[in-house]
Amino acid sequence: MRGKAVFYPIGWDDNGLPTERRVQSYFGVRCDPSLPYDPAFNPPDTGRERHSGAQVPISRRNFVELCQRLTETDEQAFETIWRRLGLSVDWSTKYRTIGEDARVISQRAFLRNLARGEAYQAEGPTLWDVTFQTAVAQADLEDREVRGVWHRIAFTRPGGSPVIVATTRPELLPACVALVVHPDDERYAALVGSTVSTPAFGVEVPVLAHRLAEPGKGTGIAMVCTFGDTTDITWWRDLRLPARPVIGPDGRLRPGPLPWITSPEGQAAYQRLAGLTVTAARRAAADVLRDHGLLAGEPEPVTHPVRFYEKGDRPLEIITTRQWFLRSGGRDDQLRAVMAERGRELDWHPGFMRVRYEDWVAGLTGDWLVSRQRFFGVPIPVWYRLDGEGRPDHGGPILPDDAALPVDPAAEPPPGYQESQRGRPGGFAADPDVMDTWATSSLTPQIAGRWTLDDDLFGRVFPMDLRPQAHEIIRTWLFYTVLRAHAEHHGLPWRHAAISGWILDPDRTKMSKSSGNVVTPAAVLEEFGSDAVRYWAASSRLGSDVTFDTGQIRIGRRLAIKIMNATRFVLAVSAASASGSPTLSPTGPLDQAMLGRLAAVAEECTASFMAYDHARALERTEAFFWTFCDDYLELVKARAYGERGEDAAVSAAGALRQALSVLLRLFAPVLPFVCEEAWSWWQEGSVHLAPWPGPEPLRELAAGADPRMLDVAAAAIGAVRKAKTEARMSMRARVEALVVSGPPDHLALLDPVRDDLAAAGHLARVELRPAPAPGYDVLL
RNA sequence: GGGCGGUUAGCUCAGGGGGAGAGCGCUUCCCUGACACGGAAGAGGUCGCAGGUUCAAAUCCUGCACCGCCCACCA
Repeated sequence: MRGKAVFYPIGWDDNGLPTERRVQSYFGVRCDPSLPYDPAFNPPDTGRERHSGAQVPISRRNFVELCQRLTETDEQAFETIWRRLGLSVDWSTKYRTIGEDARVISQRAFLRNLARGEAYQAEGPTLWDVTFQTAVAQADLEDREVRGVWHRIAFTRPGGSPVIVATTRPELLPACVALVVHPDDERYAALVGSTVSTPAFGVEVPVLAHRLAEPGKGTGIAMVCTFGDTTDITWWRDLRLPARPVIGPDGRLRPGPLPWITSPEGQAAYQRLAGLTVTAARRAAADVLRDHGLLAGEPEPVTHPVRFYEKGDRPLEIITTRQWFLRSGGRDDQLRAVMAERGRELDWHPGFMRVRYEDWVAGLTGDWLVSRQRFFGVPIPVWYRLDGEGRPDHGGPILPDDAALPVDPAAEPPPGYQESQRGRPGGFAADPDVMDTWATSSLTPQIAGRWTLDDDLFGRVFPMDLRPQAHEIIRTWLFYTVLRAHAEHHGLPWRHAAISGWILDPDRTKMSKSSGNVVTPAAVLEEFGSDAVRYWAASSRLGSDVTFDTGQIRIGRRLAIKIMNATRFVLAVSAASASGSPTLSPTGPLDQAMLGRLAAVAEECTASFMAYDHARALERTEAFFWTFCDDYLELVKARAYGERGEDAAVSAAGALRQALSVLLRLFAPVLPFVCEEAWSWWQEGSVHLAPWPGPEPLRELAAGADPRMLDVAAAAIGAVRKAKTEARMSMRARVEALVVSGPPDHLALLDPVRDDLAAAGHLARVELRPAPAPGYDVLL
């Protein structure tokens, strides 16, 4: 409408765990990468939700095929909804993050990150979800308040006296590698440098000093385990402690015996924990300690925050694994500063959302862990050479030819190898992981713009103007996208970010699948219509949450119907004039005043849209529209019907048609369907391709008329209505007179509309009386 | 613990130094010629609390309370 060509792509983020989980429950399967591909496989129970208990193990390739199949049908359903809602995206630019182009671009970007040293592999302690058995990134975490229990347990000094340590995780006692105290904590100064013995397991560990130990927490002595939390990782690194991992990838304590537990009593104690889940082992460890009389006092319940994978339901553990990382600034102050600067370069709507980005960048604790030990995603495009004993050489991964992308290392051999050499000594092995789904969706500007695939398109659309998204994914989608564009293009991926809030349910809690309070759109669209739903959604401002409210949706529906009826009236009442004189020129003062007021509305509406304030644009247009219907239409109705001659009718008809044309275009972005329908009754082409109404043509038509004339005329007719309502009369009832008093300039504005007033109010006469203050008297 | 938003009519919200606003809901009235899937009128508020600045504060400043969120804390 503003005369520009808009590139407005749409994409489906189909990778990742949500899809895998849905496939598991929908088809009743689970992925077992050790199984061979079965080309004849049919899912056991297509189309029926199943319980997770009866899952059939299938190969990775079969599993991925089911993911493909289900996302395709799900995405078709989503597309139907979005189209029905009137989303104005260009459906010919649709992409899928699992689609071929997205895989090519995702792998190519990763390989370029690798070549520049921005991607690297490292082995170390990483946050690990024991249910999904994958590493997760800092951005995927959330804290939840969980009930725990303080155990006060007695370590033993060389002389035999106890040192009490408070912990909520006694099951990690066999993983204890040290105790730490604060260097200034005089209570324990004498202990630092000595060795104590772990209770029940009898392992000698040093007592060390570290500034992160907090004298006020627990007993002031912390047990360092490999690994209970991220502080343990810091202590382990800073104090160069050994690793004694006890928790396996499945969340169970490793089978014994553990080599660092040397005493038979210690080994016996560990056998009571081995193989148990963390929760069960915690109780068992408490029992062991109690049996040995090593618990000081009774366990004490506490509620404390614990880290979870946001999609998981068991606490995260920290497990030492080999993973891929992308440099994000978390370990590099210079890059961190650059990323912070990128956030300042971006125009945020609303501006205060920038703070979330800045907080996140400032709080990064490490690089972005991008490898996931999952199945449905873009594979990490590397292989490893196997040495003579079949051990992979992670130091020099084999890379694919760029022209061969996308590759699936699990299904294709690397350049220079035969498939038969897979897994053989001297042969190769695939990197088994896929990338974090954000590693692909962080490239959506590149994917949509077909980076490296269509240079002409990419050159024209990148960097883009706008990223619209919600606030909870600033730290993921937005940050990662800025990061990838910075690495690859040394600039921002877009100039503006429009950050929306959430839809809250009527109890003001966030709608989410997990809490089951989601209102699915199909029934709402069916009941109220797309325009009504859009009206409600458009009424919310960027950055503010919006409560789901059928009341607001009903108002939108009423507005849409009103637009149709008003259009019908305007076209009917002006038809005769329009056929008589093709160019309808508003010459009446009230008609020009109305258009002058509308000019101001069009100007403010445009300015609001340009400032990303669509809610204000809608509100101003709507407010004017109701005045237009309630007051202006009523005032000019008789004149438009031709009751006072052709010239008067032509002026009214011209103003009505001009105003209608402008109003339909101002409403069109929010109420596309009703506006298109009403437009089609009298105009060629689509309203959505009609020129956006600027104020200037309206100002010319208004010819300098005073817009206040509309206000005083509306006030006068309002006074008549009020009098009739109070007298319990019909609005149609004939009355004697309206006497308007007021200062001369007020009366001067009313004088030209006396005839319109008399007709609309069914008044025998309208009198104007000079007076210091405005007033209205109605003679019934 | 740090930060960001918010607190205005019963509800949902706009406004942001000088008249307390809108819609819904409520009450009453009206089948009027575009619309009864409608229309008209009315009632309804110590603008969270306490200070301060100012001739003037819902609005600016300070503090506090409460709500929501983001981040941190996890021995």
